[in-house]
Amino acid sequence: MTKNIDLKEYWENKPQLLPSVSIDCVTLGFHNNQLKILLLKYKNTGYYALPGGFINLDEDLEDAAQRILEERTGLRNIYLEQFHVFGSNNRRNDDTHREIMAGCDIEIKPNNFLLNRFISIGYYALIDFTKATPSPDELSDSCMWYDLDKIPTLMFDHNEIFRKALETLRTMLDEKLICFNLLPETFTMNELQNLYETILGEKLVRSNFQRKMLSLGILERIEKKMTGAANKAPYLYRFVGEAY
Amino acid sequence: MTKNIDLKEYWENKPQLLPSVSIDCVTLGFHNNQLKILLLKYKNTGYYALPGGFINLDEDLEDAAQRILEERTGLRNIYLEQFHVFGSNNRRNDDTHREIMAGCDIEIKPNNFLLNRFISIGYYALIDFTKATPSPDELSDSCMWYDLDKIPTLMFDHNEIFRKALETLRTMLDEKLICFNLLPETFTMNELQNLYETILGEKLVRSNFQRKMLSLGILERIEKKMTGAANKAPYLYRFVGEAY
DNA sequence: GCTTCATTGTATCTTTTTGATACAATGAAA
DNA sequence: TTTCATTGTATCAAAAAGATACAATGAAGC
Repeated sequence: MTKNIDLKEYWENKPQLLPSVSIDCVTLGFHNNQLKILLLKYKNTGYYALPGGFINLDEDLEDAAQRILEERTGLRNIYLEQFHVFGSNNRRNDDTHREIMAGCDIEIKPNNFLLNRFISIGYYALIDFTKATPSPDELSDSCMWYDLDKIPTLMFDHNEIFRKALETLRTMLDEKLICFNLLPETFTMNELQNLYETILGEKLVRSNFQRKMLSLGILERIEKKMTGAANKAPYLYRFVGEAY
Repeated sequence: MTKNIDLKEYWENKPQLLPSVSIDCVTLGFHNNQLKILLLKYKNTGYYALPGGFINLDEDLEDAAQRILEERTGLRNIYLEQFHVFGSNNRRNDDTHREIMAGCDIEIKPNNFLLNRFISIGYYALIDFTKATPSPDELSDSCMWYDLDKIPTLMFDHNEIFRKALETLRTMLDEKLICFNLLPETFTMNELQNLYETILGEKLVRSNFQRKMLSLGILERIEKKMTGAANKAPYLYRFVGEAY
């Protein structure tokens, strides 16, 4: 159990972290025409949670969020956006923290960093599913993608955090061209439309959607994509607009 | 100097506050067809700042923001919205805090709460100018309205916080009918248009603006307002849409 | 009392955007 | 060669937005 001894040391003498502040990330990907969210499952407890973490005392908030997600996805320079701070007074979860740690054979001492009230800064991340390689942290045994309509009950207020993230994403979809962060380098118009439809939760008219997208002047048409299906092959497109 | 002795006690043994977290409020009002912002000026230092404060250990984040602004405006149930968290690592301002306190004859002891890194949660508040009664806190000698184009240089990153607030307000203006929080109970179409124009920073066509607003079905037409001017009297309107 | 004038409320016309539908082109399977 | 689902584009109608015009109004000036 050398690993657990290291962990023990780490969590018992938690290094210099900014008190009271945590980060939780609603990490979205798009695959098989489905929006997916990245979730952790803690060891031996059955608790599901959003990937999250704390801020080093000498670290920018944004850097912390990037670091936390880099550790879970292997990606750098992720599209990350703050959407809300969750700061209700009842965000104290001593017992849950103890349970989670106990699941890793770690005992939390009375004055531990974790046994305090935390506010959580919510970030949503839009990432290219094909490039991410999810990996669990030391406290969890899985880090996996879940369909948005199959999200299990999450720890603390994490279900609410997800709901708010999706709400913000919906309103932002019209404001900024952010959804291309969810697609691979090249994609078909159909995939793009499916993405819009899943985020907005409504069907769009194909021909009008295509007209609208093409009129924005942000798509470069590449070669055709021979799907092998018994029908006309769609074009591939590349996003050439201003990156977010 | 009994008052300063009280203050001294208060700030030297700062009560139970949530560490690392502060709140700053971009508080906007509308008067004489001008957007105004509420600013504090600290005693004996010349420092201008956004109204702000800390969160009690047993207080919801939202309640703290409401309390902080209630203390400055006398208003309850203010329209308040988070817009961004400012968390760069260089948000440590020991010297400035010492100066401000020194301006009130208070010495900050080495382990004081203030001598740490703080993140700041930015809120913007939209309030009815006619109902607010600005009052400074113990550390400042003025709490006043300033025209948006005459904002002095502010402490720390407060100018940047303001800029970001205005940016958010602009995008939210189309999303939600929030600007009525800035107007008194009744108002003319002209006042409403001026408000939109100042926030958006562009001129709108009067007739089209009126058509648009009336078509939303959120305005109730009251009696006419006799201005005394040598021209047709405008109608007064009342906002009857869904409140935010 | 009549004229003058800036402002207001509304109407009208045009342009642009959006919504709905139709249709020819395509690529592989039958 | 036929068939068929899908794709790209065109077309027509409806709605929204932009631009301009004009009559109504309320007080001031004469």
